[in-house]
Amino acid sequence: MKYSLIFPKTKREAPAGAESLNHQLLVRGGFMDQLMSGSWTLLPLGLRVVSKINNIIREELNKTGALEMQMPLLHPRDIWDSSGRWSKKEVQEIMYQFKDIHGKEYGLSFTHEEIVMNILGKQNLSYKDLPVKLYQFSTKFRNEPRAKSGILRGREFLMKDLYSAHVSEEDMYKYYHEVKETYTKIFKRMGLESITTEASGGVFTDKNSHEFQVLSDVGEDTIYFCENNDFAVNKEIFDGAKFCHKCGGKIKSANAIEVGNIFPLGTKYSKDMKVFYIDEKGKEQPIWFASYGIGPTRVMGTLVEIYNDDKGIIWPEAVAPFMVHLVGLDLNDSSVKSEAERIYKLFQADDVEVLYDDRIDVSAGEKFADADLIGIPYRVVISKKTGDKLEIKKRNERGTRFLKFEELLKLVKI
RNA sequence: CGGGGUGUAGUUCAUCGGUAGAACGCUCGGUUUGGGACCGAGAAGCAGGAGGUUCAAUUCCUCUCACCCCGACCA
Repeated sequence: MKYSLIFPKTKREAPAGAESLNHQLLVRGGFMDQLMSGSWTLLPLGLRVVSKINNIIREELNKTGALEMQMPLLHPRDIWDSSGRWSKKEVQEIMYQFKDIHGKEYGLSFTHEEIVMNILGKQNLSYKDLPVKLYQFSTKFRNEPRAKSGILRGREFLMKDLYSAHVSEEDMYKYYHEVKETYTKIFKRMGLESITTEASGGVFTDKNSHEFQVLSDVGEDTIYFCENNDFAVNKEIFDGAKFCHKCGGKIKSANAIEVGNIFPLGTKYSKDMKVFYIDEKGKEQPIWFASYGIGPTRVMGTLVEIYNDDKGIIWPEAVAPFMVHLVGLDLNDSSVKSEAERIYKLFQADDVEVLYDDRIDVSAGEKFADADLIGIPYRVVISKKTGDKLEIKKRNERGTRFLKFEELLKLVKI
C-alpha cells in the first residue's frame, strides 16, 4: 500500500480532552475515529490491525473444532422473553430495547446465548450431534453508564463470541478448559501476557467465570494474584487472603484490562428455553452450555496501552497493520525513486505487507515521525545515501543497520 | 445517575461587553530534502444550541446539548 493512498493522514495533535493513550495514538495515527462517546469507526489502518487480531483468534478456535458463523444483531423481544432476560433489571440497564412504529419490540444484541439456543432447539439434536461449537465476530451493543478510555469501553464494539453445547457437565468443562488454554495462547500470540482470573458471572450465570486480564494502570478491574502466578481472582470475589491458598506465595494486587471472559453456563439456558437433546435411551436431557468472549477492538486498545513510547505506537509483529514501512527519501531523484519502487514491488512479490511512503514533497523528519507514530515493526529507508543496501530500523530498537534485500526478507517473512 | 472540566477556523488553542486572532493543517508560487524545512500569497469562523440582561454578548446570567475525567455500575 502506498502511503499517499492511505486515508486519513496522521494528525499532529491528539483530540482535545483525550487522556488515555489508546485514544490519543489511535486517533492521531489514523486507526480510528470517534462518532460519539463510546462509538468508533475503524479506519483502514485500524481495521487491518483488528483483522490480524481476528485471524489469530480464528486460527486458534478452528483448531478446537469450532465453526464460524454470523448471527443477527436485531432481535425480537420474544426470543429474550424465552430465557426471561428481557425484563431483568440488569439486562435492561445495558440492552438497547425499543419499539418500532408499529409497536413491535426489538432489542439490539449485547450477547447471543438466546439466539444460539434458539438455533440448537430447532435441530432436534441427539447425543450423537453434540458437542457443537459455534462462534462469530460481530458488533455488540451495550448501553454503558459511562463510555471511557478511548476504545476500551464503548457502547458499540466488536466481539468474538463462541458458544458450545454439550451432553454433560464433564464434556462442557473439558471444552471449557480447552478454550481457557486456547485463550492464553491467543493472547500470547498477540503479544499480551494474560492472567487467567476467577470472577463472578455477571448477568450471564450464577457460576464463577474466568477473565483474561492484562496488567495495565488504565485497567478498570482490580485483580489479586499470587506472586508465583498460580492463582488470580477479581476484586469482586476476593476473600482478602494475604497468601496464596496453593503455594503460600504473597498475594499482590494490580489494575488490569479484561480482554476476554469465559462462562460455564451449565443447563440454565437450556432449561429456561426448553432446549433438549435425546440421550442414548431416547430421553430428553438439557443441553450443557458455555460461552466465551474476546473483544478484538478492546485488544487493539490494550496493545496500544502497553506497546508505545513518546513517539507513538509499537505494534507487535503479529498484529501490526504492515510488517514493513518503506520510507523513500530524496524521491525527487529519479534513480532513488525507481529503486524505491523496485524494492516496494519486491516486497509485494514476496507477500510481505509493506506500506510505502511515496510522498515527494514531505521532509524526512515528517516521514520518520509518521513512521514512529504508526508503529510498523520494520522501518526500511531508501535514499541517496543507502546505495545498493537498505537501511533497517526496528521500531522497538534504537540502532539502524544496512542489509541487502534478501537478508532483510529473512527477517520479515513470518 | 452524582461530582468536576471543556465547547471559538479542519485541528490544537488565544482573546474579551464594542460582531474575532495565532500555530499547525489546507490551496497556489518559489527555494528545500536524514528527525515534524523555509519564504511569499491565499481560502477558511452564525464563537455548540435556545433564551435573558444590555444601546451593544463570543464575553455576563439561565437553561439545554455534546465531549473528557472521577465516582456508581458493568465485559
